[in-house]
Amino acid sequence: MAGPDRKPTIIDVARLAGASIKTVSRVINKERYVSPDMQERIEKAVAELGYQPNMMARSLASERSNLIGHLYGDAGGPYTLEIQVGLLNRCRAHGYHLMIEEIDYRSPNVEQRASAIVNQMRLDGVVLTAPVTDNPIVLRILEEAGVPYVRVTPQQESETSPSVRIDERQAAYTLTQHLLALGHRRIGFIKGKANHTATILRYTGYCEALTDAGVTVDPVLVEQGEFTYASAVACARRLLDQPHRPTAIFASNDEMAAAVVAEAHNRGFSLPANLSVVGFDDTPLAEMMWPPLTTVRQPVREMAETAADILIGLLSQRGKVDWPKPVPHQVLAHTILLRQSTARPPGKA
Amino acid sequence: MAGPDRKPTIIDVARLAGASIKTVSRVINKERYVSPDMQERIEKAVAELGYQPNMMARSLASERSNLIGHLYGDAGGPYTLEIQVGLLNRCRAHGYHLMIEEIDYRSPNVEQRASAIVNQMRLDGVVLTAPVTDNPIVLRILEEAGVPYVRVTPQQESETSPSVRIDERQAAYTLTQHLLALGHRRIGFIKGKANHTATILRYTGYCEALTDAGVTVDPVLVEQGEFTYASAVACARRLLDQPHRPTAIFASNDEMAAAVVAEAHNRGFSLPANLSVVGFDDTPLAEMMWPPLTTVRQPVREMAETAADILIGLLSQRGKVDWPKPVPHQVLAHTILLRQSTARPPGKA
DNA sequence: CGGGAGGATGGCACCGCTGTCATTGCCGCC
DNA sequence: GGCGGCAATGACAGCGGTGCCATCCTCCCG
Repeated sequence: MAGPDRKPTIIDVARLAGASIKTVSRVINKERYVSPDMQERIEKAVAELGYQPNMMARSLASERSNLIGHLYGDAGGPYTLEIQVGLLNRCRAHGYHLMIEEIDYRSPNVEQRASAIVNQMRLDGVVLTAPVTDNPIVLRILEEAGVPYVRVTPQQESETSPSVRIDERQAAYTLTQHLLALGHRRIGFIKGKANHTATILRYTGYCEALTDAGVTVDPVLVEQGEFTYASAVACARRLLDQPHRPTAIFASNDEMAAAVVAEAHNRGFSLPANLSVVGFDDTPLAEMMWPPLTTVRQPVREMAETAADILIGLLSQRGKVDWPKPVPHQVLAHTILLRQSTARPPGKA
Repeated sequence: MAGPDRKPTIIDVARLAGASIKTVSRVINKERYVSPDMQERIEKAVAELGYQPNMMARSLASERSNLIGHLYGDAGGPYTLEIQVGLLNRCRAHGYHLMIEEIDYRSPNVEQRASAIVNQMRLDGVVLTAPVTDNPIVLRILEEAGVPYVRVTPQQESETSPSVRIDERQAAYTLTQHLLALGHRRIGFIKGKANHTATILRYTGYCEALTDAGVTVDPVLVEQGEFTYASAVACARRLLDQPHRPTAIFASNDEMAAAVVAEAHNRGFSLPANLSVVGFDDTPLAEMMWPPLTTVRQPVREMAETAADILIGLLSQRGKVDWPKPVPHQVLAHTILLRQSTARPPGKA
């Protein structure tokens, strides 16, 4: 059973099927104009030889690499992974392969690196996630190279590239409303890393909900975090040290919410009786911590899948229309998950 | 400043530098036998044109793709991501690119898919993580294709492929010893998914520690979990429902430990006073839950880096030695993290 | 019954690079 | 002074496909 030691090429298939190379190529690529019996003969030959087209040769000749790149900044925990799973799902379904590249957006040679990634590998398309979604250098290089790209949760929607996101402002608004409805009036807020889109939108939603409910935003109750556990511990301390402390705390992500919960536990608070806490993102952590965290779920995987679909759709019509306009900007639905970390404030049965 | 719209090729560089294509190729590939001034001229031309070698063409001509694949089964949360980060670090450092492929090891066409991945993309090497590390079909295909691969935490070390792992048995042994040292004698154990290597090794370590300390392994205290939160909730219930219940519980991973903690909280236990809990893996969850979990940290990223190093080392000497023998089997050091989820058993001040 | 449309197939250049081998020039050594 | 040896360079044939165009055949229609 030891076949020929060299991998079969299209030539071998052609010879075996008694057809020309070109016709085999047509069958492989599911092009039209091949008679049924010829097709069958070729398919049989392909199966018999276990022929697998060489992607490298294919790409070289056709200027299409069947490669989609995922560019991201720092490996953002479960989020990044979910994105990849989503992308992978779609890539697989459409015969694309996924290439992942981290890019240090702070480094001075972002340009060089981004260019290397895009140009050397001849990526067909790219999906961008935070924090490179809005990096001007990366975007420029992509534009220059003419590589289509889709951005997941960009800061600003652009006219040249599609995007996918959820309405974070709205989500934060609703979540804050939930706390208000429970009777909370002093609601602390821990912001995320400065300048992140998410930080701004979530904070805006919080402020608007309060204002709309006739509650003034008290700057004393707003802390600046960094999206990390450690940063939030300090914030939680300051918040809980206050004489007239908040009865609820809205942390801009789950990790920071976990820090608040831990700090509260440390002080012997019973949750949620003494303090309500909400997070954002619904990381796996959220339902495994105790008490399970009320939070917002972004359909991250689905967002990635949508991004991939848009990209692949774009690629498939390459050459026909250069770019559909206006480019799509999808807003996916989020879910508010009410779990057990929220309750009426103490004293208000 | 709008250069030529076509990407520069090696020919353009050669022309500009007044050299032959081949010599440019030599410079690009850092081969010997190029005079200093020629080298300089070529490098200048490369810089001036912003020339980037086309990987596809390079691969086609050289039979080397500079592509390393990461094959994994189900997206295993933070673990998989850490692996990728580790691999990425090394790939970047050595000019390789990472291609990630999920492979449904239960599907009937694993063979087809594995073969497609390996043969179509002409991967130079592959890193395997659970649960495909020991899939016979995948391994066979890799062997047949002659693609070097490294396995991270395989069930069985093989003579044909290097591996990287930690001593899980020893880690579980030490962790159990810790509980014993605190004074616990009734120590519950929640096993992982049946047939996983990790499950067996961790359980073995637990048993041996007990036995060595003169404590009999009580089957009533051993539950079969599945590495998931949900599975462990049921186990925890059964364990805690027992009249003579354990004073400590060793869950085979952090996620299951979180379930035990949650169940204990539900029952109003105060942790760790009423019940000690330990996990395994040190997922981000471990330090963010409350109380922070005593667990074992596998240097996952480092393991991935080691795997990549081994692989890249192998690739770089391709053709010289076909395979170093014996192949390396690295065992990396783990860390026992004593946090606040463990204490002396109740009644033993 | 001639001509044209369009399906089916093949020929061949070429994608951008590397491997192999040939060639050149120079140096050292007997 | 002739010659082997080696550094330095180049010529050229592929690697395994695809794009474009030519060709052939069949069928339909005026």
